[in-house]
Amino acid sequence: MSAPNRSIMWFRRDLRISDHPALLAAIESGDEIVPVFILDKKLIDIAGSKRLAYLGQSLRSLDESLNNSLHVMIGDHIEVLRELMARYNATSVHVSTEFEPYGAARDAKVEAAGIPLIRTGSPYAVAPGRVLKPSDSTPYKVYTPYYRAWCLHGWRKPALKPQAIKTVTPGANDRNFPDWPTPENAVITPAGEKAAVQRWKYFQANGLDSYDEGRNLAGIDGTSKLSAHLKWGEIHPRTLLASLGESKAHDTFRKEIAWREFYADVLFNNPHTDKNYYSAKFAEMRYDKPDKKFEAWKVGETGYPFVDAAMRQLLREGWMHNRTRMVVASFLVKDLHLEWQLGALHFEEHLVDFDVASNAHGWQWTAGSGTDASPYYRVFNPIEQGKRFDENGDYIRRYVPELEHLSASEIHEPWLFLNGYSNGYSERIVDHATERLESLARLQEIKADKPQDPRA
DNA sequence: TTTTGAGTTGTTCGA
DNA sequence: GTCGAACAACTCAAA
Repeated sequence: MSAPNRSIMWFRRDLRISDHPALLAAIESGDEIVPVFILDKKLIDIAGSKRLAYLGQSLRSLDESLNNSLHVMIGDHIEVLRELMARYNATSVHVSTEFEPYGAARDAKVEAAGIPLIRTGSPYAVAPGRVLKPSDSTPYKVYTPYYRAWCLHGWRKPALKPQAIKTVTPGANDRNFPDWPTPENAVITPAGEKAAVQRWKYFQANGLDSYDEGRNLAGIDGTSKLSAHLKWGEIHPRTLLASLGESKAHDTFRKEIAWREFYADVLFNNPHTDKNYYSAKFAEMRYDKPDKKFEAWKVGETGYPFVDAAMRQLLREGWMHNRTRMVVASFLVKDLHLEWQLGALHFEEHLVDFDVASNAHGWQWTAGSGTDASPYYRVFNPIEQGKRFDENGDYIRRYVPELEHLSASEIHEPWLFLNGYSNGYSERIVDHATERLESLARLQEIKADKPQDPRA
């Protein structure tokens, strides 16, 4: 009798067992698999407590699906993998491909150290780098044509859930589940594959068909809220796409999935844009240095109710509504004249769903330095946005108790009312109309030089 | 090679 | 309150 043939399944951003091509490949390649997650010190250091708490829960959930066989290891990737390969006499390491700068570089380093990775699948329906212009085989820089080509390219059907997963039994030292508590006063969404599927079903029944309008209303549960599940790979976008039809609402949701893929593609093709301006001339613009106003933004004390509600939602839930992400980003960049990276870093610390591509390029879109040729005049008005997308003020009241006593017609502009500040709400740190003009003026300064008028 | 039309999510102003 | 026009110039995609 020969020794069992074992393969390692290295989980990273794919914490599920359904529709998991790499897991299926690992199962097919051997008699037993060694499921492992390696706690990455570098990622732990930059992740805030809410994302870590979520990850801890997600690992527990994955472990349950794997009959308590998940190896949760601390240490250097290369050393951990080498040790496991030697101990279990494993010949291969299976992974889902990672494309963003950090993950791709880490994997390359592992391979350079002599550990070959067998890559199957990725966190995307269409892997970054695959969608190219037919005319010259270069990547798209504009979303809409990318979207058309992405649809045309198509994607696989969801893979089946494995019938049975035979795993090795981990040793006592292999079960280093982190003890990351949910911080006090924080309420984060339940993690794990089961929760992801549950949420997807709930959204299909209650939000998807009204997604067109519902997704913009901050006060209601009108978005999919699948971002954290997608980030950790508890559900795959393929699974979502497979259930979508051709209605307008479904198409809008499909486009949101495509945005995630587009930004992953853009970052893959421009790896420096995780921290640097996609449009280089924006690096030349005049910006202010972070000061007390930046601190007020972070804690939700800008004096603009819609902005403050959103910033406090982020601190409490590790999540922010898509509409308000744009509003607070616009406020940081165009009202406070700070560089987008400062805001992106704050998001990186607090978002449970933090994704480097979506985050960096979402910020760059608002800043005007991203792929979209942003009209220079696109400056969000924090008051008007609040009135439009939180008409009766429910969202604001939920996160800003100082404004609870104000009516729908008062809550967006407390400074206009005698009792607006009676519960200790902050005064506005800047005047929006003034800063809007200032922002437009600074943008004007980096415009390409016009040709000289020969008559001048 | 040249030309043409278009580019996620907005705001303000004046009729 | 509602509505349409104006708000730059530039780059990209495709014909």
